Amino acid sequence: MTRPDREPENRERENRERENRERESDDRYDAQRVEMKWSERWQKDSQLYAAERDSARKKYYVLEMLPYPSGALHMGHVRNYSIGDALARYMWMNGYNVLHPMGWDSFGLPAENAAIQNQTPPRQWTLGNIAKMKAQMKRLGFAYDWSREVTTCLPDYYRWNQWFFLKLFEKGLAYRKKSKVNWCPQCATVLANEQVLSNGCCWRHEDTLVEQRELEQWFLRITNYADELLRDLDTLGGWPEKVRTMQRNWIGRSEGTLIDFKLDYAENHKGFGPAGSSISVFTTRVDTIYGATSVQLAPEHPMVADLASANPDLRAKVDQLIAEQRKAKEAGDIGEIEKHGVFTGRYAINPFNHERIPVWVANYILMDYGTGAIMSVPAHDDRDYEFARKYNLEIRLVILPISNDPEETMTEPVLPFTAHDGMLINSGPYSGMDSADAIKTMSRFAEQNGFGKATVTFRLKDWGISRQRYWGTPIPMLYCEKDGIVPVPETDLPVILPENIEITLAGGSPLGHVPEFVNTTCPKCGGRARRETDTMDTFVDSSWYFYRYTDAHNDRAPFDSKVVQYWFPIDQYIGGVEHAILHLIYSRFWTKFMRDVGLVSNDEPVERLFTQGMVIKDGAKMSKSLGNVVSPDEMVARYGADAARLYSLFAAPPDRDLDWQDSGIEGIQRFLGKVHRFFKNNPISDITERQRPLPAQLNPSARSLQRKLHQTIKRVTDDFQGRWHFNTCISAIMELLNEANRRMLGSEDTSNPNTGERVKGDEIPPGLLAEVEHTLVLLLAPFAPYLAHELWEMIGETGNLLKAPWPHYDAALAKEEELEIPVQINGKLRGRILVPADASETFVLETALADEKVKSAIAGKTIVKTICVPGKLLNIVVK
RNA sequence: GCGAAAGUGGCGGAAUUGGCAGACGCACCAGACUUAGGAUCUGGCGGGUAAAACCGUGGGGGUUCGAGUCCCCCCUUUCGCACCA
Repeated sequence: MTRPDREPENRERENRERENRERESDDRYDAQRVEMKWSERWQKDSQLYAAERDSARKKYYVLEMLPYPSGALHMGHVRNYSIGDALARYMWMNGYNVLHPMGWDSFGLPAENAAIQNQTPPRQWTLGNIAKMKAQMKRLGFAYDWSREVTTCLPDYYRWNQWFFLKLFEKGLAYRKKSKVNWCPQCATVLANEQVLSNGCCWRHEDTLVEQRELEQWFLRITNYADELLRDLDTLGGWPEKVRTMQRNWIGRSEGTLIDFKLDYAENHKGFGPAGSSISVFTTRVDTIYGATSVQLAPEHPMVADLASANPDLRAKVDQLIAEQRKAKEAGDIGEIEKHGVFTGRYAINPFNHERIPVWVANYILMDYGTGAIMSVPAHDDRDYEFARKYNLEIRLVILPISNDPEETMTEPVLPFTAHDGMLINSGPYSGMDSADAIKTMSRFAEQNGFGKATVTFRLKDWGISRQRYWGTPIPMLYCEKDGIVPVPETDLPVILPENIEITLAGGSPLGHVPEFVNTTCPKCGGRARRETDTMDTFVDSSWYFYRYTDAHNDRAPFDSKVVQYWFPIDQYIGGVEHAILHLIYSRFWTKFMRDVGLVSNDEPVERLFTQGMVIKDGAKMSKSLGNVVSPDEMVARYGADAARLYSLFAAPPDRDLDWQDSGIEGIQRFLGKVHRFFKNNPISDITERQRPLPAQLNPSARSLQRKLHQTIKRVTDDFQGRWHFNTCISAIMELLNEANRRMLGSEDTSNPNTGERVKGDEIPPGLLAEVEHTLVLLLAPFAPYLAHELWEMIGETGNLLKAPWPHYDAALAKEEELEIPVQINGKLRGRILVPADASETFVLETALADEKVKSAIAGKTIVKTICVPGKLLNIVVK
């Protein structure tokens, strides 16, 4: 099979024979056959992708968000995992000890729905789906360390959810309270605020309105960490700014002052709460309090209910306001609600100036922010201004703009004047102070006199984790008639989720209908006790699963802290931006809690976060109703796993949306076939020939190929390490192949390329050809692992490609010897000249001036100036 | 309304720091090979022209020898947030 130094007749005969062989068996690359072959080999080696324990090498933890086992992967998954897999393979080739695990976020409502629909128990349905999707992942060739697989619905995982819950309870971070909760009638369960869409609908049922109900619920005190969660966002330099901003908004920190307005009892009204009670308001602008001309309550403020109970007329009006507010919330345009209000007939006392001001109820005041009550300062707040104009409330100016020009200081501003850098007037002893000083001074005064204090309010609410559903982690709590709320002792964990139970979507928690589960004994008194029948929100499962990967089979603890310390933080986390808030804020909270109880030493779980774009088709998100769903199985069957993966990386940069086009993946399939054909047509087998030839030994054609080779290594490496633009990595590899094909087919022989007379190939020494092919395989390995492995074998390599070192480029070999320099006259392209790469400026200019096109372009004009950018261009300015 | 990202051929997209706009791929056109071509190979492919000139990166201005890239104004799209007191 060695090529050179054959007698011509021999070579011709050989070529003819090869031609015939090719024609008989289809010439095309049989991706299915090759991929199945490697897939089988890879299955046999369970240690292939295993992360090393006690490794001396530098670690790299690359993680893709774990999927919900719905039953089938979609293209978004394929894209997500193709990015992660390329990175994992690249890091292996760069010598890192890589942790690349996968698991299943396998609790949740769809399993219950499926149970009802198909009469299949949730566990069976879920595990069946996992098996299917795992097979898909293996077929796609993703390099996961399956020995660390985490399945959140199995007791060996969820027992640690329960264990964490006990720890949280012990630290006072888990508590029970009755509260208004979001209730989705479709899910028949409570939703976290995060799970209610902005249009007031359920995140799972986008056309089902969420209702409000009063229920006893378990909450986690995430608000204890609100400040730190906000502050540490600044340390997450490897996160997209967009995600950090979203989290900042979500946490919604706001500094201000709480002020109590005492109710005026001079008139001794009944039904206005106990005597002496007051309305607490939150304001960021206590400096404007002398301009407060009313107090406004949210329609659902408890005090309003008291008031209205004695006043049917008011009751009716308040109900109207509640209805308006709810409607606006449901429609998702609470911001555009038409402001309405009603005077309660009562008054409150401004503690600063002891003025008596009316108490109103207004539909734009939200019960779930601040205290559900505000002081209304029409002169200095847009909303208050609008409201006051509408209802003819007094508008009193108390802040003036400060101007650098003393003449202007006292001009009256256009109302409402809301700037923060004003000066107080009409404000008693505070008149003349600037706003910032006044806020401090007045807050202190309020605190000293016991009617208020400086405070910080967050939009972030405590995390309600109770779900009235079956398919989740049982909350390990008991209710004893004598001892009240009693935690399940740690030694009794796990509280096993019973099987074979009837599931309905009505009638509260399904576990409540299982007496064997519910009825138990109190560990304190031995008396009768009931188990908690609610299960945990599935976001609990995903808040710490990535720690479990590091030590997945530990049955004494959720993980070994030492092992975690080696692997954490996660070096690169990859997933959809739709998890920017919920999952990522909960996991950050969980990490901080674990740190505080001494389990981990890192403050944050994720060093670098990457949010990929969506996969769309025909300009729209894939959905069954639009009928534009592309199935990974079908793509793999038609084009192969490599093609599906490569296309999902090639079609767009990974952070942008990807518009799926079937003709595009066909192009990728052709490319893979072309690569394979190149190796088949240009075999290298004699190991001794594999020596990098010196540039001086090469003819221009070979030297040019060698240069392209090293330029390509540089481009692929740079784009991988820097911008993560896999599309340009792949196009660089395509260019290299095109160049190699051109050189091997021979430029003088293009008229008859298919006769087998690839004589020009002789210009390329075997050593260079070997280097080209060797490098091509390495460059391709992270993106198209199947083909890469096949080619690796074809060129006679026996080592493990997965750990083969990533190629290095030689800057000297990559360097151009001659450059084509564009010549501009007055900024317009007028010619090109060929100069040595190290040509001096003078030489470039002289060469340019000798060029015919340039000559004619500047004929009769005077050269005013020349700009020469070395290696880039020459611009001659003439007049 | 606020914030962020984006707008480049028929399409997906290149152009990383202000330096040849359109790499790579798709689609299309022509040719070669062929019993055949949904295989493969070669060539062409922003508009315009006989060829040039010239015109071209959402629109308008500006800075510069030189602008897709920087500055100002405007338009459109996508995403996020939104009476947050």
